[in-house]
Amino acid sequence: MGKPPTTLRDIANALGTSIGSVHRALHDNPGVSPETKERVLQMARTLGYRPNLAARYLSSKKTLRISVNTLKGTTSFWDEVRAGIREEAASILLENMEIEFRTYPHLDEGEEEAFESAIADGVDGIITFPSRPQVLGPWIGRASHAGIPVVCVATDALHSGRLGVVSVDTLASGSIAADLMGRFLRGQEGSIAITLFDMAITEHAEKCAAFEKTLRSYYPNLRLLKPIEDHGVESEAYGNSRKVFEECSNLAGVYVMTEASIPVLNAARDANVLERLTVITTDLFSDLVPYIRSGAVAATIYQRPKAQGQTAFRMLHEFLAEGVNQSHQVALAPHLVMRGNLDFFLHRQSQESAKEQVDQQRETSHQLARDFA
Amino acid sequence: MGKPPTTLRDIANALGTSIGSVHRALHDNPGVSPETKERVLQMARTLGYRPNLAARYLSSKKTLRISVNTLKGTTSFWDEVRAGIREEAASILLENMEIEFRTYPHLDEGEEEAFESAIADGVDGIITFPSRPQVLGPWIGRASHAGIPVVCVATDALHSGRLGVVSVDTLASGSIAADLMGRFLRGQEGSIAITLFDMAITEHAEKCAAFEKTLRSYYPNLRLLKPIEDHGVESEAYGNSRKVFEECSNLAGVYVMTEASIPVLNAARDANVLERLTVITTDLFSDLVPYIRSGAVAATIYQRPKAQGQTAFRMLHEFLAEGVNQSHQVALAPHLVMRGNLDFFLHRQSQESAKEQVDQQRETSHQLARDFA
DNA sequence: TTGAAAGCGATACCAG
DNA sequence: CTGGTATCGCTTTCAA
Repeated sequence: MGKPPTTLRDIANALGTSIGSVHRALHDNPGVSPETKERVLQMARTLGYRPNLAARYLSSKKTLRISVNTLKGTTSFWDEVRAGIREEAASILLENMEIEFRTYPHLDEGEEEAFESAIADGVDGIITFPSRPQVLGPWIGRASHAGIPVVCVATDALHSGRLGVVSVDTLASGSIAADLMGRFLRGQEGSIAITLFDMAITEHAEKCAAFEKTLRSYYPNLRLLKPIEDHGVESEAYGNSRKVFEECSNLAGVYVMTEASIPVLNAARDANVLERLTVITTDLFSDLVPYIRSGAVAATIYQRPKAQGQTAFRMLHEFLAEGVNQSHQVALAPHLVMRGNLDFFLHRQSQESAKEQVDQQRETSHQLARDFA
Repeated sequence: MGKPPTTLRDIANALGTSIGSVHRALHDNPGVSPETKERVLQMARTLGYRPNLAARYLSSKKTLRISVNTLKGTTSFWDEVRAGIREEAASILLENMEIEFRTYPHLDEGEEEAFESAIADGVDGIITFPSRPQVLGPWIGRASHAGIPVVCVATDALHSGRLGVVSVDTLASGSIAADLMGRFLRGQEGSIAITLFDMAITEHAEKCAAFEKTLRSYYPNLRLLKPIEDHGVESEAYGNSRKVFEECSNLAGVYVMTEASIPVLNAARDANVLERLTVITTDLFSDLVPYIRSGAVAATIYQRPKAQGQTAFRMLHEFLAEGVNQSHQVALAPHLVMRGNLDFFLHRQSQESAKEQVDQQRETSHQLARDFA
């Protein structure tokens, strides 16, 4: 059935050279004549050589270190991303991965420093959240140039040289939000507001476009207002949305694309329009639960942070282990959370955090055992 | 930082015995005195021994064979499940897995035979779709008893001794369908029909209960009719649903929980009620596309067959490789497909089938190369 | 019942 | 620049 795979020795024999030279040639280590190197590469290709990862890992014993640079966050989003990464790392068979978490407290505090320290520490790969792609872009370029692959989560850093991105699909998110809005309002006329971080964030601009396109195609009775930007500042989210709530008399619905749904909901309540609005939010965290439960928030679009973390880790690991990565750009389909299935997702989240605690306890007990020895 | 992991030699040294005995004890191979066996097991535990899988794979070289027993299917569902399994198998680093697909054409044709032949061939594990749990249950029991782990996909076989199940979460599916139905109908009064395979299928009964619970809690204006059973037969689906369509004058919506949405849609059209019904279906396949596009189907609940396949494979592989499996029971959150995000999912499916073709071509060319050698 | 030793395929080092 | 070889941790076989 299956022919035995080609080994280094096979190549060496076929060429009448030594296994050491073959190895050096394949890894372009110093000390190989360009001629033999060429012959080896050629032969490796014709023989269809693929390294045996088990043997490689067994003999080299070097553990790959990756740095996970993320924001502390105001919601549980980043905790879930990190949990996904941790879980996926644990499920890798060859336990040759070490993860260092570099978590910074604010959008404009410590992001660059964390990146710099990761590079300085000589990690083998980085998973990062480029909160301000323009700022982090050059750093990512520097890392990539130094041979350190970088995977972005949640937000892309275009033209930065990053190995890949994992995020939620913007088309799927924006469109489903619009579809739901349209169906929920069922022919009613009115205006729709949307809030986002900043139109400079590619993902937000794309979601916005998708939302608008779907709304215009299928629900012409609804009119989209100019997007409200919050720049990640709660007071801006509150102030700007409240202004719209008070000025726009025929407002029928709001789609909150950012984390900052609570300030927007507060503004709606304070402006006395919460009752008559159809609200669709983004992501799922404890402060939002009562609003969903009561029906004030009709639905929330869950960006699956844990799945994003898992996927990012797999992507990086695949690249580090095999040198090839399947897909540089992964866009996940979001989940939809409403009153009825809310418990399913909450249950899942709490299960996760319980598992995390067990993991951490296990780590601690390992440590104790170690100190004791 | 990290203490070096415990090896067989460490255990042997600590006990003043040989590495061979330790190995035999750990695998309860014949030829170990119960006494030393006990001591080894004890020491292994206190030292926190975990086998080095790279070394194991490198030296043993035995490839694990698993059988995938599934239905041919009337929609693309099972193709996607198989694709997921294939993809996940390919992404495993240690390429020590061989997959045999046993696909049978009908619900009551070849299911048992496929299972029997898998056992007879001595596979190391089985992934199966127990279309009739009562019938397949004993077979699963037999396999488990013989040390062959079985993972069920899509439908559970309770009390059969199966290692685990992967399916879509029934609570999440049923509830979201009810929530959407309620919101889409927005206060309108009327009856809701649902169609399913058979109340004897646990998953269907659970979905049905979840649907009913959510409907009753939040949308008391809607009344749920007695479920329509189709038993996987298209003519039954058509006939039984048409009868309801003609008899129930205040019917407002239908939730189709099975694959058989087309016959139900045909019946609605023939009974001249399609226009005024809010229809929610299950899964996504090409015949359904025009209905979604036109809005006749308001939403469809996609059970993520590919993700089910991937998860099932991982579960089996984890067990086979490490002997422990994290979670025996995985329930995935379904995806929601509507007009706006339809293209996202279609694009994904077509990408997948394109990738499949490439894979198959590659397999073919390997075969050619092999024959040529 | 037990111990000893030969691999598995790659890495890394040392001698030529 | 190149060839040889010890080594990683485990499985497996052969002696004792």
